[in-house]
Amino acid sequence: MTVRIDDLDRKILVQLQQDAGQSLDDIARNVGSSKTPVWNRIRKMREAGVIRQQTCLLDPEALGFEACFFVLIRTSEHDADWQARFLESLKKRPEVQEAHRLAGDIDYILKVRVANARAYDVFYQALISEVKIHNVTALLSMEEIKSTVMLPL
Amino acid sequence: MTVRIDDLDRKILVQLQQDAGQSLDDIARNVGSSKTPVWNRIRKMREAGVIRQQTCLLDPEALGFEACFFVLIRTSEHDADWQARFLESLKKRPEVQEAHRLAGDIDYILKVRVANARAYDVFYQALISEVKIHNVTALLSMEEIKSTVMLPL
DNA sequence: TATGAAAGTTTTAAATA
DNA sequence: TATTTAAAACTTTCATA
Repeated sequence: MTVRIDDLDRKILVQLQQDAGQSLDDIARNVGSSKTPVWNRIRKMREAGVIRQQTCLLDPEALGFEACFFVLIRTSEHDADWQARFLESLKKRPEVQEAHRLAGDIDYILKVRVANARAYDVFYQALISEVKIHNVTALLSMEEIKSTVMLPL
Repeated sequence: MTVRIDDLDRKILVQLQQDAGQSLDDIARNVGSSKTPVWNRIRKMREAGVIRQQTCLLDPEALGFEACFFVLIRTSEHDADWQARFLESLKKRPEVQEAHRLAGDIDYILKVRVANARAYDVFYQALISEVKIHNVTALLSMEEIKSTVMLPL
């Protein structure tokens, strides 16, 4: 499950994060190596799960997703059964792009991407009807200043 | 700048989000079309900016990024100059994966990915020394329940 | 939209340091 | 053990029907 990542691996990952569409030849040139070693390392890191999905990032606004909310959730329920049902609800809703369980006073944070405020309300009503939640605060994004999935390697 | 996206375009985008590594032939088969129209539509959507970066998603933990914080920021400064400097600070720091300007009581939210709590503190000290910030609350993620970049097409 | 051919890329295997 | 070379299989790209 675990792999040791050396300097060359790291350089390859930087390239793949930046542009997964470039050819092996280009990657090899950019990292100062050649095709086969780069290919073998990529395969190994894929198998080890270091490299997960290869994807295209899309423009949310161009596709009609004009609202993004961060949702802070406090709950009074902390038993295993409640938690399992809550997590299931989140996982099955595609508008929930991120969900984290937190340390401290606020229990969960969600990032929710929807068409507009009305669509958020539909999501919110559905969520609270499914599981009991003590307190919810929704923070509406006015402007996406920065958004990247790149890890700072 | 704007494009009309039809049903076939949408299906192609779903495929590209799920797996940008598959061949044109596979995409064409999966969406019930053939190579040439699929290829032309992808090219158009790339040119229009609907399809942005092609990237590989990496496993943060495997690469030593063990801490993720959501940072809620309140400021007392609202003039253009302060804001410009603040945005620059955020954009140039690679550990800031997301930054949004919010409506309401909290002014900004950040998602910050670092090796550990100590690395977060280094980031935090650097940030507050660069720009004046009224109030900061850091929420530490204990568990990433869900994390996707896919839009719910 | 379909076909097909040229150019380019990935993948495997064998040979080499 | 990792890298280079080389060649087969596959993919993309684009002109033409």
